[in-house]
Amino acid sequence: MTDTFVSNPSFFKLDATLKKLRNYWQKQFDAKQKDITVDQWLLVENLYKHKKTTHNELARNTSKDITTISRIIELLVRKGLVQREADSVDRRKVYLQLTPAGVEKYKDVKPMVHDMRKVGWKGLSEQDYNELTRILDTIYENVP
Amino acid sequence: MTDTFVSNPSFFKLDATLKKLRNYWQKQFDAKQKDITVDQWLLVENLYKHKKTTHNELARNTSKDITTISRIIELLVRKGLVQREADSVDRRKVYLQLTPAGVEKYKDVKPMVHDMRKVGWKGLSEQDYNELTRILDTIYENVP
DNA sequence: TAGCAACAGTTGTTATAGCAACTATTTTGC
DNA sequence: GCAAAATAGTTGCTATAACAACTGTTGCTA
Repeated sequence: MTDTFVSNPSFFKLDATLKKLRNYWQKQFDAKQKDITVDQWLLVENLYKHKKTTHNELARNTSKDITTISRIIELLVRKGLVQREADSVDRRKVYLQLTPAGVEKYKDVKPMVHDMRKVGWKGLSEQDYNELTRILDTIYENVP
Repeated sequence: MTDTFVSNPSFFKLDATLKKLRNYWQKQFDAKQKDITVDQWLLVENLYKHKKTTHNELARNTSKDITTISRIIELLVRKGLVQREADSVDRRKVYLQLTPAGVEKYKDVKPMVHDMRKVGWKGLSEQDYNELTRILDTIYENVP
């Protein structure tokens, strides 16, 4: 591994690419008046897949801090997209799930997201996807 | 391009990797009491390279919003690492440059950053770096 | 079983991200 | 030349990120 290679700013490139994607997604959401943020969407998507989870699980699944989850969920509850349900056994636990309106929102927004993912991958192959995954996973595992 | 491929959450992976890196860097900075944040560091690094620039240039170079630059610079000025200088011709313009303390900070922190970059790339080759660059650049260009 | 550690979640604080609206200049177009 | 448009930067606002400190609950262990 050469020195020039190490000093190259991949951090910057990751950051720039992610911001570009995030802005694109947000602008499309806004243009279609979906009344949702990118990170709120990520939680809705996750809740749709897992039906019923806790704050902790959501945090693990989305790579977000539990305090961030707490605050985003509060916003989603206020919007009527998510409902809380107390665990009858463990009174510390709160289960989270989409309301019918939340499921509606998911189905409404999902096609846009699919199209936007397509846009990002234009001109890239499935092998490129595998390479990207491999490299990012390696970096992720390397970092303590 | 298959459908499963498109629906795979690369956004999530980018986000997770970047957070892991950012947290690692920040914890190392804190552990060595460098009294600086990751994004503040990125601006210091950029100002070291470019010696004398404006808010606008910094925003372009770092892929940050100009309002964000404005606020980070304010913090760096308060810490005594950056100084502002008015343009004598165009009175709207403000030139930014590192103070001697800012240059010191750069030289103090730089070796850590170099080592941390090395840690992230462990087990990856220069070709991997080129692949990552190519793929991220393609995505970046794809997104409007 | 009393005490305490561990766990689930919330709240306070500081920093970054980005949009809108603002001031103050400079440039453009007629 | 002068009004309008463009440019440089700041400020207000809301959202996300992360740490510390907090409440309340459960589990462990002497």
